[in-house]
Amino acid sequence: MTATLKDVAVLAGVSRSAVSRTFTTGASVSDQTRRKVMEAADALGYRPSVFASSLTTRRTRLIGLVSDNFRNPIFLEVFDQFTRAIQSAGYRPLLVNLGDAEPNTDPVEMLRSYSVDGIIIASSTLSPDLVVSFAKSQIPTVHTFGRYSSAPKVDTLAVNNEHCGALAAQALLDRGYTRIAFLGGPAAATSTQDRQAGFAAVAQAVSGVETSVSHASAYSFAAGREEMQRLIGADQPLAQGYFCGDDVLSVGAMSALQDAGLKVPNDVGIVGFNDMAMASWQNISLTTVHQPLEEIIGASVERLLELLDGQDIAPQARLFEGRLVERST
Amino acid sequence: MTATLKDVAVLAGVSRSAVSRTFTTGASVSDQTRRKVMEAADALGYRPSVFASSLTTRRTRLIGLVSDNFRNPIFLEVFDQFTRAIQSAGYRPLLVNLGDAEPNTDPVEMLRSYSVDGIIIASSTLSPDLVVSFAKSQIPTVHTFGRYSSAPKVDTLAVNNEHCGALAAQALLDRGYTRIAFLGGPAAATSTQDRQAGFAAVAQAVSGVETSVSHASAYSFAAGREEMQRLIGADQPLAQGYFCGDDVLSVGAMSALQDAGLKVPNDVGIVGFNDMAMASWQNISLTTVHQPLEEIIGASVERLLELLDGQDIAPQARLFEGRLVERST
DNA sequence: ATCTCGGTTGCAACCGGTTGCAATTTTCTG
DNA sequence: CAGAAAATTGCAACCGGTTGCAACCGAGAT
Repeated sequence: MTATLKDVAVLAGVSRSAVSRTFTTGASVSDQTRRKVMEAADALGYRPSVFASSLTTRRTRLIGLVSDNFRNPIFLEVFDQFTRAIQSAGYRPLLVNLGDAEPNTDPVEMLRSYSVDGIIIASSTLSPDLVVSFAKSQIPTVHTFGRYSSAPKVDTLAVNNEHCGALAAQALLDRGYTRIAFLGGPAAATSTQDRQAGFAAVAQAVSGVETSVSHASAYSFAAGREEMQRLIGADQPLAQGYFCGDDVLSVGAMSALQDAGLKVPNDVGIVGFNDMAMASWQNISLTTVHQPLEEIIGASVERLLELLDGQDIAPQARLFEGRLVERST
Repeated sequence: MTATLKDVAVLAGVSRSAVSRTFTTGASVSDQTRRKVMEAADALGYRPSVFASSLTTRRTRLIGLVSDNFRNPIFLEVFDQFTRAIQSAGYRPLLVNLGDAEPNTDPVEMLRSYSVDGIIIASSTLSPDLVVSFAKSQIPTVHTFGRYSSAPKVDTLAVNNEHCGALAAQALLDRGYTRIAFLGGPAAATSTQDRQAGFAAVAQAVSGVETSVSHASAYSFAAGREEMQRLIGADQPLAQGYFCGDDVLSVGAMSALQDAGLKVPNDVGIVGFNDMAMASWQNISLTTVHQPLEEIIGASVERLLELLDGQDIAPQARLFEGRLVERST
């Protein structure tokens, strides 16, 4: 159907090499043949096939963008920014949704068979085993939102979760609260563990402060609401302020508090995490820890590009600083 | 680097064809050679390259998933469902973010050069010209959320926007309101035009009902809030009930009303559109027109698959029925 | 007029697979 | 057990490009 290099060559009256070279920047072609080739190509609507050329060049300019989080609104921002960054670097994102009922196909193998040049894992909830299996694929891989390690197996970029936890604890303490709590996401998520650690460290450093901890079953509105309902119904009195491990958790918790007739922040204070777009909506106006998403994502793509041409660079981990955004909760 | 078919053939002591055939379902290979091949393949970690084979099979099992909407939370649900549906059909989504500052590369040409088997356009705000240029690409294309036409140029699947508008109008009338209004998205969006038409038709059919119309500049919280603020500040009195062309618009409008000291639904009623996940959050609890997203997306992918093997099927347009979800606004 | 030299060009092999065809082996029939 | 049909196998050509190499070209140097 579609015109091939050969067709163009015939029409232009030149060799196939000549055509190939006109479409390869930096190749040696005279202006004259280039012009002839271009004319023929236009006439036929010719487009070089990326995959045919990838066979010899060994580059598809495809990047596997892997995630298991398609529920949390922050991830729409994540996908938006990743796809833009990838595209403007001249690459294309092959999106892989791991939250799939298709566990029979190994995502790593799948990406290998598509010859992606690189892989970006965008998730803080993925099992480390899976991440390692990506790393072992021989394909340059970057793990965004992964856990920091001084000797990482994979390049990792993330916000400094511990510091963010500390920030949140401090914010609650600054309000004069003496009973504060951490309401995390799934206990298995490394991001939750680290935020909790930072939170606890600050809280325990000041005497006379009681802290408690609980976990929602997922990073979701429903889970946050449920957990807060449980806390409300429990024997223990509520804390004066909660640091929720995610903005949607916060909104869920606030919904439960509201239903119980409790006012935020008068009765209970809430600090969220992420600063998703919705957090700034005036009728939500969530106080939250801002994660420098754009910076993290930009750096992730940049790092992956480095990995793509440089070879055998040792994996490194980078941490970015969050900051508190005070709003009304 | 990675093992190729030839390597496997050598190790297994068979011809390259034999290896190829073991990895092609339905090809004729004896159990014995299949076993030998599999062993060798496992030993070498061999994976057939999709692109090498696509050269002869002319199938990449890649589907271009094109959108320009990476801001509206409903689209996270859209991407989630599309990627799952595409994946479970054995295809892979190549995501194209049109909201890109990279207008130099024609997305159609780009998808051609990646030899995608098919294209899904997921947008109700794309210019018809662009949609047509996709259709002319010779690549099977489906336009989800596009405008219905009795003689479509591209396969189109969407909710029946007119009917949804009618539903919303009826819901407001049923409350006894006599001054109702349509607060649409961008006036240029076909989805808004159709919802408005259906809304107006119902409203005008009953005498003594005043209707008015205005448009937000985008399908976004900020735009909805701004437009509602404008309406509040205008000379005209507010309507008793508003049908907003999108849930995020509704939430924005509600935020403006709340700031003005107006209660929803006591002072002003709101009906949204889409029934995004957030609409059911208890502290939002938006009355809205539910769009059968899963059904539409499932049908879109199914239709594209039909287009992929069947040839020269005439484009058709399909409409799906929305339904009103009464909640608290 | 001859020699050099840098730029341009085509040939042919190769990238990693698939597939029609003919040869070979296996299985089935009578 | 012979003969025929069916299943399996390898050869070689091809898919749409790229690229090393050698041949070629024209212009400037000698």
